[in-house]
Amino acid sequence: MNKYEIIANEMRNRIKNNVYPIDQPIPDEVSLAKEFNSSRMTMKRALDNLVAEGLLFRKRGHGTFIIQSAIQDDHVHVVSNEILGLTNLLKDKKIQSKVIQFEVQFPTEEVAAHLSIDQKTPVYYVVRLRIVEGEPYVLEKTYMPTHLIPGINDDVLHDSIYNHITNVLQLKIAGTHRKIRACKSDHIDQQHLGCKQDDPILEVEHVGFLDTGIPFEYSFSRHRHDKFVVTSVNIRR
Amino acid sequence: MNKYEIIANEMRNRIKNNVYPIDQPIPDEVSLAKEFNSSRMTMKRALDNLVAEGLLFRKRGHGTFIIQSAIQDDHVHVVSNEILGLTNLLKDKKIQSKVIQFEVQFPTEEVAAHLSIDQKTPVYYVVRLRIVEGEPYVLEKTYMPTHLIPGINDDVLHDSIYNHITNVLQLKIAGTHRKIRACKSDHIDQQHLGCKQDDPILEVEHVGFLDTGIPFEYSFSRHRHDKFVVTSVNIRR
DNA sequence: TAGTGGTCTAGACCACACC
DNA sequence: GTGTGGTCTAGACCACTAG
Repeated sequence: MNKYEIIANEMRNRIKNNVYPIDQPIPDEVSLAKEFNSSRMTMKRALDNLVAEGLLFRKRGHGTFIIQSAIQDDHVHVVSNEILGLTNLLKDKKIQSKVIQFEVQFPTEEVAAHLSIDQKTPVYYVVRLRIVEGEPYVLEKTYMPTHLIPGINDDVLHDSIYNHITNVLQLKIAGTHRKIRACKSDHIDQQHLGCKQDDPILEVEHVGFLDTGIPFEYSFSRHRHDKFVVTSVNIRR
Repeated sequence: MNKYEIIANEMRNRIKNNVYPIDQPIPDEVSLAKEFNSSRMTMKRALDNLVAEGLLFRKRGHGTFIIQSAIQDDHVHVVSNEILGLTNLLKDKKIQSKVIQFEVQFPTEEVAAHLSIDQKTPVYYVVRLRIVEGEPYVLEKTYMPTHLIPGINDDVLHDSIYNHITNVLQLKIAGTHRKIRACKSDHIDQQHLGCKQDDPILEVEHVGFLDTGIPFEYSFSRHRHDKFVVTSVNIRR
C-alpha cells in the first residue's frame, strides 16, 4: 500500500466519522502533510483521490471542504470498478452463466472497426446470460478476435472469460471505453431476463483493451432496468 | 494555460496525427521531459491526462502505449463535461425552454435528504422541457431550496438556471453526483418529448453542489433514448 | 542488468480569496 | 498582507519488465 493510499484511507475514515466539522474547511495541506509525516505533494495526492471520489472539494485560496451530500449515501463508482468483469465485481455472490449462442463469424464492418481488425479476421460471437444469486442479471453479447483470445470453450464460458484471459492466457486488461443508453427490450431480452414486453433495457456498449493497447472485446451488456444503475461523480477542476 | 496542459495538447496532436507508431511505445518520460524542457513530474502529469482521456496506456517497466481503438472514434466525455448545464454544454445550438410546472413545495423525505435540508425547508419544483434546434431534447424535473437559489422567475426559467446561479447570484458550482438508469416513459414524457408509448427513457438523477459543498439542486433529466448516450473511459491504474 | 514507469521528497513560486 | 491550494522543479529510490 502506497503512502498516499494510506493517508487517503485515514482521511476518508475521519471524514465519514465526522472528525472534521462538516461546514468548515479541513486542515490545510501543509499542516496535514506535517501530521502524516509526508511531503505536501504526497498529501495533495491523497486528497486528490478523495476529491475524485466526490468526498471533498477544494476552493483555491480558501481551503478544502467536505461535500455534505456525499456523506449520507455511500455512492459507488460502478463505472470505474467494473473493468474486471462481472465475476470479479460481484465476488461474494453466486454467479452462473448460461450460454445462449457461441459461434465463429466474420465481423461486420462496425464490429471490425471497434476491434481494430479487418473484416477477414474471424471473431467469436458469444451470447451469455449472467445469473446472480439465481436471478437473471444481464444478457451479454460479446465479440472477440479468435487469434487474440484462443481457447474459448464451454468450460470457460460457464466460468468467466475475464479469468481465462488474465489467468490462463496471462494477458492483462488495461481499460475500457463505454457508452450507456436506454433501449427497448426485444424478445430475447424478455425470454432470458424475464422482463415484460414494455420493460426498457439499460445497454452498456463496451470496448475492452489489453495492456498492449489492442482491443480484445466488443460487447453489449443488456441490463434489466430495475436492477442496474450507473453512478458517476464529477468535480470541477 | 499550464505547462502540463500545453504538453498534453501537443502530445495529443502528435498521437492523433500518427507521429508515433501505433504499435510501439512512445518515447520514455525522461526523454520527453527533456524535449519539452520540463521536469519528469510535469511530463508525467501531462501524460496522466492523456491516460485519463483513454488515449494512452502505461505498462510499468515497459513503456507508454497508444490505445488503438481510441484514435478512430472521437469519443467525448459527456459525463464529465456536463457540469455546466445544458445551455453551456450545447453552446452553438439554439436552446429553448418550455416551463411545464413551477411551484414551491415542502420536500418529500427523499428530496430533503438529497438536498441536506429538513422537510420544513421549502423548495422550488420546476419541470421544464428543453428544446434543442427545435427538437424536444430532455424533460427536467428539478428541486432547489428557495433560500439557496432565490430570484427564480419565468425569465430565468426560459433562459438558463445555471446562468442565473453563476452570473446573477455569483455562486460557484463545484460538481455533481449522478445516477443513470433506464425507465419506462410516462404520459408526460410522451406528450412533451414526442416519444411513443413503448419508448424507453434514459434518466439521469443528479445532485449538484456549490463550492461550499452544499447541495443546491436535485433533479431528474429524462432523455429520449434515441438522442442521448453517456460515454465513459476507464483506465486501470 | 538496463530501462521503464511509480512514488516520494523538500522546496520554490504563482494564483486566488479573504481581511 | 496572509494564508490557502496549484504548479513546477531536480533529484532520489522503488517496482516491474525484458533480454
